[in-house]
Amino acid sequence: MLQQTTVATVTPYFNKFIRAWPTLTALAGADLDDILRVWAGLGYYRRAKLLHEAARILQADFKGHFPDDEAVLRSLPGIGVYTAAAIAAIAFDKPANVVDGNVERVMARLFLVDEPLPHAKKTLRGLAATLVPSRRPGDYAQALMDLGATVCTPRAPSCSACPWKRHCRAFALGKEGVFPRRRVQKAKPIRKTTAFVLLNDRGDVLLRRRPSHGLLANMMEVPTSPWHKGEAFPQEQDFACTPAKAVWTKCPGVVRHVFSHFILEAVVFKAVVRRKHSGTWVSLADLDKQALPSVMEKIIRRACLS
DNA sequence: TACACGTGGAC
DNA sequence: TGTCCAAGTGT
Repeated sequence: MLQQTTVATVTPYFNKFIRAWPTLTALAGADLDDILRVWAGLGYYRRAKLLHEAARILQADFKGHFPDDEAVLRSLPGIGVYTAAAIAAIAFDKPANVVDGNVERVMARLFLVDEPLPHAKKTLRGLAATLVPSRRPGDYAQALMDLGATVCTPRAPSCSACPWKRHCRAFALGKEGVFPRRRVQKAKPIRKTTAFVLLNDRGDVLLRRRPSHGLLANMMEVPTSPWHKGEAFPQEQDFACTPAKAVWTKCPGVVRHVFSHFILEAVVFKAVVRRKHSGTWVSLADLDKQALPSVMEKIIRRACLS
């Protein structure tokens, strides 16, 4: 859960998740959709699928026990270089080189690494490796990440409180604010779509399941037109995508949602039908129990508030 | 190697 | 409103 996600964001999801599946056996036996319902809103949904697959493999091939070897851990789905090292260090107290974004920043400042990220990752990893202790490596790994998260912060680091201030080359030069250097990232393209929120007189909304690969895989959505790259909208052919013949009313404004690599702008249309169409109808009161990504919740909210 | 893959908080 | 970026991984 913590991959590319802050502790503050993860905490409530973790608590709900661990209550639902307290053991590896429970998780291995769960349905993916139930896992996605709890994961909904957290993002990077493939993590949930890979975690589920890892649980099943651990159950089937490892007698329900995590291996303590990094290379073996690395073979499990969703466990990459960082997570394998973190498990080895924190769970098994092995001297693994645990390098996350925090550690990269600490090393870049400590050793004054001028090379920009992400190219500098290999260099920073090598520098971090020189500091891994043989004594209490698990505590060291967590202390180093916490140092980055709470003291050696991206902006306005608390250098005066830093236990490493006398060793930090960036601090010595008063340049802690400019490290780590980063390559400028390119602007996100804008995609546009028309979304159709179909409601019925019982307070239900029509949803459908997204494909099992790609963006928001296996999650639920309201029907939308294909997501165009930049053309004006709504386009006439978008209305070939309506889920039912009905009187469609345009909701005011545009729903704008920022994904990791593009921005989506959705014009929302709504309609209310009386008769029951086929399809998956979900009570608006139960939307928080669905595998509904944030962007779709935002679109439905726009329709209901207009 | 570079890109796909979500979301929200801080400033 | 825009930018950064967070306990990264898979392809």
